Amino acid sequence: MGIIRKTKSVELLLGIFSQNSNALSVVNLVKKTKNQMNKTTVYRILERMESEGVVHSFNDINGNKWYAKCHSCSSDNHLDSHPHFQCKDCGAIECLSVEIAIPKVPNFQIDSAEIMLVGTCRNCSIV
Amino acid sequence: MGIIRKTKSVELLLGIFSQNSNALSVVNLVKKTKNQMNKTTVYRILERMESEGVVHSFNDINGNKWYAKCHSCSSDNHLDSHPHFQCKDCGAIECLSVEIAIPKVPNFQIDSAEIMLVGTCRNCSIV
DNA sequence: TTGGTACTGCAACATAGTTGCATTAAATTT
DNA sequence: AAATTTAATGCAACTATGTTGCAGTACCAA
Repeated sequence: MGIIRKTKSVELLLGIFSQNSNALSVVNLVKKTKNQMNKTTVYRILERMESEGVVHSFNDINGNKWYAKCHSCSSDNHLDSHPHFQCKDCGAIECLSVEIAIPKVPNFQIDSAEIMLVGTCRNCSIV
Repeated sequence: MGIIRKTKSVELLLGIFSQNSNALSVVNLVKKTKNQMNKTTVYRILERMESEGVVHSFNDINGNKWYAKCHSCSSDNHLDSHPHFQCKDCGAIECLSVEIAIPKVPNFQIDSAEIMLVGTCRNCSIV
């Protein structure tokens, strides 16, 4: 497949992701683009981008959905299984390029791990 | 403080937790108790139980809230920082008593980690 | 330039979780 | 054991996030 059509909305979202190294929440993306497109469209484009391996998604500590650029994924193969860091003060999330070994647990067949590290980011710890 | 009053509703919820070693989703608890109490009450009792260190909460891979019994927590001190395992087939979650070292990441002040291991549980892998 | 269809907008819906307020019922005091 | 205090509850209304169906639009290939 592929992001079959390069529509205005798709290019706008791709542009936003290329300008941001941090992860972006869907809520934020819907807000950012509310004059350009409908929220349904945002949700659907993000879905397509994820199935193409352009971005990956995860939930934050409040249960909201976030997306971030993929670095080593394809549509076949989602390889990005890095931890994320969320600042409990400002709520921002970054992808961390750190390997975390998924532990072997007897009697459990573990396929993947969602790891959210929580703390205070650089900006917020200066204050 | 403490769970200041032992009401019927509090005792019912405590009873449910004492019978279940697995984690329980709020949605499930609301369903289970809908003939005995209002969903607002469920949410509020769970909040109180968490602030007392009786249970701890976390979000699953779909962004829904879950609670599980604490084993080594007090109201002062939430010590349970173990990973959780969610079966992607049946959705059930268990607490795992495995230590996972929170990695040190340069330039990040990390306070805690939410770790959700995803796979197939014993029941579902038998099929 | 035209036709097929991927994509979009809209409105309505679904679900999880929250809030304010009047009422009820634990627990404490008298 | 009655009176008092106030934590806890129920209810209704609300907020927020995310989803669905469908009619209309716009991309792209031929």
